[in-house]
Amino acid sequence: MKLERSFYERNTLIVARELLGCVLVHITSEGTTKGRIVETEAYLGPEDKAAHSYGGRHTPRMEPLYKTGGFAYVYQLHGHNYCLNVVTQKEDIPQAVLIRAVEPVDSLESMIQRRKIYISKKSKLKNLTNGPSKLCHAMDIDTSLNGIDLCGDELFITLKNGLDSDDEIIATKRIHIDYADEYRDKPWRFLLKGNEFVSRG
DNA sequence: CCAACGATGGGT
DNA sequence: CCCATCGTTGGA
Repeated sequence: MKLERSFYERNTLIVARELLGCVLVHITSEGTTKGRIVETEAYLGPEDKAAHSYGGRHTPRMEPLYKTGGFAYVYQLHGHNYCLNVVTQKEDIPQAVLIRAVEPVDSLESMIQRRKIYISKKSKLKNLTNGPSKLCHAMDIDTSLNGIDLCGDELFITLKNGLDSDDEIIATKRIHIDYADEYRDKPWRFLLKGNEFVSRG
């Protein structure tokens, strides 16, 4: 069943943790893709120096960050990559959870089709969705979805699947935020231990 | 107006 | 490790 508003309007670290095992679903006219979330990162603005909203920065791009929990914040990076965040907390608290990796659920064919031009012949299946930008490409997520309501019917997250009994969650420092001073080493990255679909990090 | 800069990914 | 790549940002 679909996660509702009240799930997202909570403490960001708890949401980041509980999103593990949940399934991200994107329904488009060209088909549906689903991926089981296996890695997340929490960004706790405005105090968090790694967050886009650090210091209360509030630019047009990050507008959705200031909405209440349950909206999508999708931004473009390095010209040709996109990252999907799930906004948390109540309105005007600019915090979010970055979806860093998913395990392909379906359809594998659509994902491969969208990603294959970037996959070399000998690369493994795990390379399909083991990074924030890779999963966006595989699931056809870009900035046209920025600000979309995850409580709607196009892009949403379900509890189905959830954690397996042998899944173990571990927390580590976040990736590629060495500029964040005292926030650099905060253990706000969560992943399923041993899962082959987590990012290289 | 414009230079600097990535919450990355792919190749060595 | 190296670097391609381009929209956003913030300071002239």
